[in-house]
Amino acid sequence: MSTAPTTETSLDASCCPPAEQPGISLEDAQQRAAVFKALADPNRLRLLSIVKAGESGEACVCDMTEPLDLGQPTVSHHLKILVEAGLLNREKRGTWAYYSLVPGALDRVTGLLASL
Amino acid sequence: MSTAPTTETSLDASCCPPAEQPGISLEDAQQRAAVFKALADPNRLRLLSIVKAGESGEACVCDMTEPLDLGQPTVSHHLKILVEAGLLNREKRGTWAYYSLVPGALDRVTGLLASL
DNA sequence: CAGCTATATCGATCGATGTCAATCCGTCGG
DNA sequence: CCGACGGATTGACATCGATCGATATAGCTG
Repeated sequence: MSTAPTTETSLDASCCPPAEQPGISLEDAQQRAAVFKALADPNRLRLLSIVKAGESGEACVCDMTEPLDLGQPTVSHHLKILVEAGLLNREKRGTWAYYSLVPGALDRVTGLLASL
Repeated sequence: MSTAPTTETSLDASCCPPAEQPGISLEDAQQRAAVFKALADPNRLRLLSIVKAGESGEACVCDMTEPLDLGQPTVSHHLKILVEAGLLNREKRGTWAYYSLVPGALDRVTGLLASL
């Protein structure tokens, strides 16, 4: 609206519940969005699926390049994103790198949705 | 690996379960990723949050531009994406457009995660 | 040690996406 | 009928992100 002060730089840190912004905060939203960004790619979803279906719940990079039909650097890049999002664990054994689901990570994502 | 036939153009449509690809299919992954793409933006998450917290579970555009500090066209654009993702309903009453959560939509997203 | 293999990192390219300004459409009030 | 207002659409622009080729690093093996 025209009457709304566009520069509302929180002049009120004193008495009453200030402004009562509806919904979640911007910071909160940014953190949650970061997780969904990691999930917002078909190949990353397939990576998660492959890891989840793997032998002992883990899989190495070489097992994932072929089914996805992607180059090895690309797969490595996607896996890094999933690790940084807190969804996958990375464990290096010898020459190979094994990735596994972080326990409870997907349930935590569910919580992000439910608490909107 | 080096011994894998890189051009595996499905020569087997006859007898046995062919190739047994691990994880979900590419098509399935693309559909799921489309939903997560809609969720992968902080402002869209805030929109969902505002709608959910609204009076009778709905909110109109003019109620959302200010808390998000975004232009009206941008908000309209984000809302359209959420509607196309099947997360929001749009109902126009007179001059105003009211948006509401599609019942069970978030639970369906949870299902997308659980069935990976 | 030399060479090979499995991954990770870097740099570049190109399409996807968030944002805004300008404009258009529909509805309401005079 | 016309001006004002809510909202959607369009076009432009800047940034982000997925992908690849080339290269670097680390561990195994002869």
